[in-house]
Amino acid sequence: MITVVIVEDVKEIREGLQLLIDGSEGFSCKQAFSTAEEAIEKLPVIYPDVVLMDINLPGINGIEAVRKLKSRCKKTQFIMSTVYEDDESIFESLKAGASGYLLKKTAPVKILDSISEVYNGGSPMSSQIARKVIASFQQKNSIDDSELLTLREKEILKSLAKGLRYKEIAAELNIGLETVRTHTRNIYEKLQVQSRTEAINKIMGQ
Amino acid sequence: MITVVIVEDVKEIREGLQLLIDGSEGFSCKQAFSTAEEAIEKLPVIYPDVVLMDINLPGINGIEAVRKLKSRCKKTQFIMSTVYEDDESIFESLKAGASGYLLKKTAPVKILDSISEVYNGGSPMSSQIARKVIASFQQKNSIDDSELLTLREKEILKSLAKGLRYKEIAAELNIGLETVRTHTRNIYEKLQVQSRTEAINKIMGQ
DNA sequence: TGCACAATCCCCAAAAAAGGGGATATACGA
DNA sequence: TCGTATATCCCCTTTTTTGGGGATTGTGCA
Repeated sequence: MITVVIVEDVKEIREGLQLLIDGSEGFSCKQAFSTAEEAIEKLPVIYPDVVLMDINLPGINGIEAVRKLKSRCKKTQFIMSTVYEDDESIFESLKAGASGYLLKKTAPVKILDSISEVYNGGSPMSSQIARKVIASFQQKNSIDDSELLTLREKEILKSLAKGLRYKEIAAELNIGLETVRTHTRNIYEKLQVQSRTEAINKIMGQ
Repeated sequence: MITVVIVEDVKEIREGLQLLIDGSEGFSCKQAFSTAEEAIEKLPVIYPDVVLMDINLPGINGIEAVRKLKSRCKKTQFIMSTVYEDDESIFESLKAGASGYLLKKTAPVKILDSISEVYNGGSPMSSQIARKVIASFQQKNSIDDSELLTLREKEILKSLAKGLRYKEIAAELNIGLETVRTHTRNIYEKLQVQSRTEAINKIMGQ
């Protein structure tokens, strides 16, 4: 039995979804809210398996609601519900903690399928959205890609990023403390920064 | 016309793919390699639109090959080709820079579809893989999730992560330098670390 | 041959960070 | 009301980092 909560401001859609879910084998609609504020307050108590969250809500929107709720309901999966396949807001929703989305025009059977799929560890999405998602996590331009730094400097920077002290780096690489310092100074010079954290942020791509 | 290169060690599959692609309207197979080493050497010269890369290659595997090639062929899209839908290696491929994958048993028409889709900015993938991908980029914003730190401490830690100096943080938050120091000490105490970088690594989740 | 560059080391000094000890005010709950 | 937690500030000290000036060796290229 998958427990579901609906957050949707339009009465007809909200009640339609509720009827669909409660009328289907294996699904139970615990509650339906019409505002994000109400959901934020009461959801942690209900703690359902899946939430169908409308993106365009009056007041706090669905994306913000997910952001606030995901940290308090770690096992709850959020599915965003939207009229248009707006890449940007879907992408933002996923960043905020949603696991999938569905269009409001989706056929009832497909809605139930999506809920099951999300409940079972999947994340149905179009291939365009998928590309945006993977692009965003590939963007960790690794230290190794830098053409600016020499091999040794990259090694040093990796150790700096680990949080090692100069003397620890020196020991690890079997070189003198002063050598570590020289490399560090050259790295800072090349990256135009004044501290370890700035260097890491710059090369890792904030 | 989409230009394609194949990297596949099994002769029959390689030649089959080549025939399929060259025999289809709008596709051109520029070359087919049997090893990653050869591909790594010659691909930057050919610079095709799409590469079909086998994951299980003798010597350097397909994932490593993508890692090395993606930085040099930024506009080339890589599609991984594999026998089993092995979540872990597909996920690793995407991290390395691939844009999609397809199973070897896929029907020829579907293969061409996938190439087109990837060429046109999509990333076809199963919903299970999609979940792993979004999970990996969601866990970036985790400072706020910490139950251990107070609100103020989280603010301070965010500023520390930006690379600001104590005096800059003090100015930003309109508090004294000593207050910043106190918070920092409490943060380090709670996280059981001894430096800024360690704290950032710990809370951001290495 | 000579020059640039990478990697190694050294000295001096100042700035910043980290560790130790405190203090005060406020708010919140047992 | 008392204790606890949070946020604010101050002192002293040591360690670490950063910035400036060097130097030497080897390698590879013009």
